[in-house]
Amino acid sequence: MKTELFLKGRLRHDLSNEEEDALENAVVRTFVLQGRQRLVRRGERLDRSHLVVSGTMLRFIDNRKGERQIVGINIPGDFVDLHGYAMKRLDHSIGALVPTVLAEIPHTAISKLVEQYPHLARALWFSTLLDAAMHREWIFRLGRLHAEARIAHLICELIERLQFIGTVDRKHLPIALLQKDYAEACGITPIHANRSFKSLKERGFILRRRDGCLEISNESGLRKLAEFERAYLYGSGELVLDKLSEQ
Amino acid sequence: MKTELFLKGRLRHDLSNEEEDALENAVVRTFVLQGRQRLVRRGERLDRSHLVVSGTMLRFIDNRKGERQIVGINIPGDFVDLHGYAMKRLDHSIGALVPTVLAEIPHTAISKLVEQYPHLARALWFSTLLDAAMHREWIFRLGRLHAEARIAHLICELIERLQFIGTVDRKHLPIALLQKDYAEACGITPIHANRSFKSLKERGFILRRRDGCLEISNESGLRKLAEFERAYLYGSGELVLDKLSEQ
DNA sequence: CGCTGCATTGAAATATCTCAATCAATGTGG
DNA sequence: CCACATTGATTGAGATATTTCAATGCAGCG
Repeated sequence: MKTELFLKGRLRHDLSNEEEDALENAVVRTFVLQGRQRLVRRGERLDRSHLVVSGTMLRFIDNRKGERQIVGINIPGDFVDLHGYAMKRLDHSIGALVPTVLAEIPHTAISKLVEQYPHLARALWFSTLLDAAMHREWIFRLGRLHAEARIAHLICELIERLQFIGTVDRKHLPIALLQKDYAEACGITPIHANRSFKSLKERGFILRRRDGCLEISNESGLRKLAEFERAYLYGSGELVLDKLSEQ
Repeated sequence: MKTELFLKGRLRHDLSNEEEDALENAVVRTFVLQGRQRLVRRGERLDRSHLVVSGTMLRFIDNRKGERQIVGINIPGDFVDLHGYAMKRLDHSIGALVPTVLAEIPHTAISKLVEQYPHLARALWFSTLLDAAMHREWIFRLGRLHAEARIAHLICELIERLQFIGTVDRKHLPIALLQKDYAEACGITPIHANRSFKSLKERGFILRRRDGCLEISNESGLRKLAEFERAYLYGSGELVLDKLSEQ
């Protein structure tokens, strides 16, 4: 049941059993990518896409000086490079944060799925649209929040997304991001990330453990600080896929 | 030929005549949205999507204090809210920069198109993936560039995109963005945008005219400053849609 | 003429970065 | 078990970028 999480995390659509099986059968293998290893480099050609089974993937763009901007984080259930199916080359690099299990699906197989199961095709489209919605919220975060709030916002998003796939108790964020990673995702220096974490800790919002995971002591405080509104994740009953447009 | 530009700007795919006609026929009306008028408000429900025929649209998210973060800019040929087809409500607001002509396509019509023309469906998907790729580059811009370079980067992107649809001579950017708009797109204050423009002018890169349009005197200088790499726009032969995955 | 909306400027306050150093935990080889 | 290297976290202090506040300029317009 490698794709089980995909159902939970990304498809606000319900898939039929047949569709689930078809998706499952499209997986040609699963493999482990070690922590901090790269899956794809910006500009590389792709003939397959990958579903995260367990672990965490980072998507990023490097600048001239080798500084890195993280543009997305993928958790179990996410397709990490589904857009590579329609685009010849990727515009960003992808790597594993920790040892991560990936399910590989060749693009030829996706083509068949898309042809045979229009409803599944729409679900895949929807999944990439979710990515775009998250990207937009990241733009907001970087453009309108100060360092501390940016970190808080990212934390809120990750809690929320983990909640969708049932992996978290909202008091504990089990993703081992370094302060450097937070810095690269939030457009600040690691040193400033450190000071922001210190402040978040002093305010009693979170506690960062040595392994990188977080204890969340005041989620509503975090949300307020970050002006976090979960709607963009389209997770509740409110903002789901429009059934009307299916027929 | 309202959709003509869509072919140029967004579809790196070639559409058949039949597909073009079908798309054309899906347009139920065109109308003008006055400058600074809103088309959709964040959270609103949608049962139609809109293609920009002429003019410019801004997509944005407001924060609590009413400050605005622009998350995307749409020019002629762009679908401005195609993702609304698959998502019930929009996660951001959309408004016109200047008086803008929009072609309206009901979601029911899109459903029919998608059912009848799988190839066109893929083209539409591709179009939304292009949005996502641009979003990622915006994240990079906000996260890794300083104010002046952010503005330069945005200018480079707009020149490039206008070039695709054949509307520009690369010496002139005919989009009447206020300094405030640049500020809202680049995550800085209008005052700082003003100072950044002053510096760009003093360096001999651009000249901002009173109507908001720009004269570009040194595009390669701008590109270098902004670390601009056009590949993410998937405009050249290099990074186009993967024909392989079509069959 | 006196609005109005944007652009421009100056000066002080704040946020963030840079550089340089120290610390704490962990792992390694002897 | 110790000495040492490594990695990430932490701190301080000065430099730089950006914001804030307050004011002025400037063009179009009724």
